[in-house]
Amino acid sequence: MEDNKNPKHCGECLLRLPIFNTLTPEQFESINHNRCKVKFRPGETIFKQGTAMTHVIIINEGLVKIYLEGIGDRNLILRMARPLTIIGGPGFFTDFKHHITSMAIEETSACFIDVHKITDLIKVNKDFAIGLLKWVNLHTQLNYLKLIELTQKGMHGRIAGALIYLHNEVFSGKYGDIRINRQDLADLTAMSKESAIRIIKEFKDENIISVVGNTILIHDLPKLNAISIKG
Amino acid sequence: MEDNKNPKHCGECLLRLPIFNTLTPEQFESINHNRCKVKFRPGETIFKQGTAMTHVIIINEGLVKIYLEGIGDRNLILRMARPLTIIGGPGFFTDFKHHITSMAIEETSACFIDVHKITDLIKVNKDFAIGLLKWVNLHTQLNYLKLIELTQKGMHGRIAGALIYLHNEVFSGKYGDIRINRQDLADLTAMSKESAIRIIKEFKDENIISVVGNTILIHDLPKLNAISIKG
DNA sequence: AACAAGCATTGATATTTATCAACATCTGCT
DNA sequence: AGCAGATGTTGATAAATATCAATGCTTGTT
Repeated sequence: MEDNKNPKHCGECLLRLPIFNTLTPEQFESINHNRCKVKFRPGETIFKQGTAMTHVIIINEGLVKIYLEGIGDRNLILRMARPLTIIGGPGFFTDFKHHITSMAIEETSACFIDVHKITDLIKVNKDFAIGLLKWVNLHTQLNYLKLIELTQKGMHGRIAGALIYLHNEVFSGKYGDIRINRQDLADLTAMSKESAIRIIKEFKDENIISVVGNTILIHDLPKLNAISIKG
Repeated sequence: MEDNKNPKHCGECLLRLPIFNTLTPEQFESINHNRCKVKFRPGETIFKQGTAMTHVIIINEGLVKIYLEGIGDRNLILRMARPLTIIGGPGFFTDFKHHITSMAIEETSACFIDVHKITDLIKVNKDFAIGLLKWVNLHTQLNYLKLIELTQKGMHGRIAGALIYLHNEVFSGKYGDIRINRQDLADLTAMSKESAIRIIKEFKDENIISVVGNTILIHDLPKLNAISIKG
């Protein structure tokens, strides 16, 4: 699924990512040349926790879930990623392995970039290194919020928080109503599928949301916010 | 509490931290000159979540807990820090605020280093930047493990995991038996103090540990490991 | 010694959450 | 259309966990 034949598309993803603004034209081309665009169908694993981190990807189209494979078949979804997101992970300069698994939820295309190219860049371009450090730190902040969210809120608060997250960050604007299956909602909120179902039903009965299949429409965002804050 | 009068002690902490090995003598002196050593008694806050990150600290002596202030007076302890640990946080290049609170548990002395000196270093010394990136990534890996630990294990597994952590990482070797109060143990494992007490008692009744006041001695590490893994 | 304040402990109870089992619904395929 | 497999739903129940209240134990202070 190479896309090298059409140079017009090449580097588009890179150009639109602020972190790559710091590159010189030569550096940019060195990365752009080695890119490799791949398509994934829903349910296909893009990379898997524990494997060698040979590439970093940039999502071009679609939707990806990023999760930890935990204890006994249980997964914990850290976040969803939309186009123009870099997916790397904390393997950089440590063990160069993936510590997360990423799987396409919708049909997704992604650019693969050789991880050596990135490490080379870090070494020669300090602004790029700083940009990466900033990016990692932002994610650490999100991880802290997630730790509090999952350990100090009850199920109602967690589901409310997840719906707000999905609404604001994943299905905002052009992407339409929230679409998520029950298992993913459970994996996002660290509860059993049955519990997630029951709480969704409660919210529906209270007219906070409406539900048709896997599509969820938020009617009363302020109330969801209140539930999320209350815990 | 400056310690500039005795140059023999100056920079000792820096010298023994691998990440500072990358510095040139001038860079080293620029940091070392601005250091400022401060003592804290048990219970004193070193820095607090939400405040401006003006300094980074290196612990010289003592023991510090690093925690998130969560919802309604509940804290979540991320880790304990012993001497020769840098405590910074994800505020670097983002909002330059502290996202964690650190408090002395034992009598502690720490070197304060101006955060500008660190950011300058990052800009001029790429090896230092890479070292920092590695350090941040290692912590992200630990955060991932913590997320799984706290959301996918029952209380017994979490207490067992905490005791193993304390034994291996915090009270290893020279530091003697585990010393921790019940509230901190609860904050480390995201449960109520009463629940922590009951599980400690169970472990004691099963002769896995012995307890005298706040001191815990592990008798059966393999069994603790088994409990921790089983969840 | 007496007191107060903080921490630890215990039991009773309520709440939260998961599990299990049965059944329903949907989806793709032939 | 009809079947198989996956996904969603529900109720009953059990297990995990928190809360509340009472009490005991330390420790430092007057």
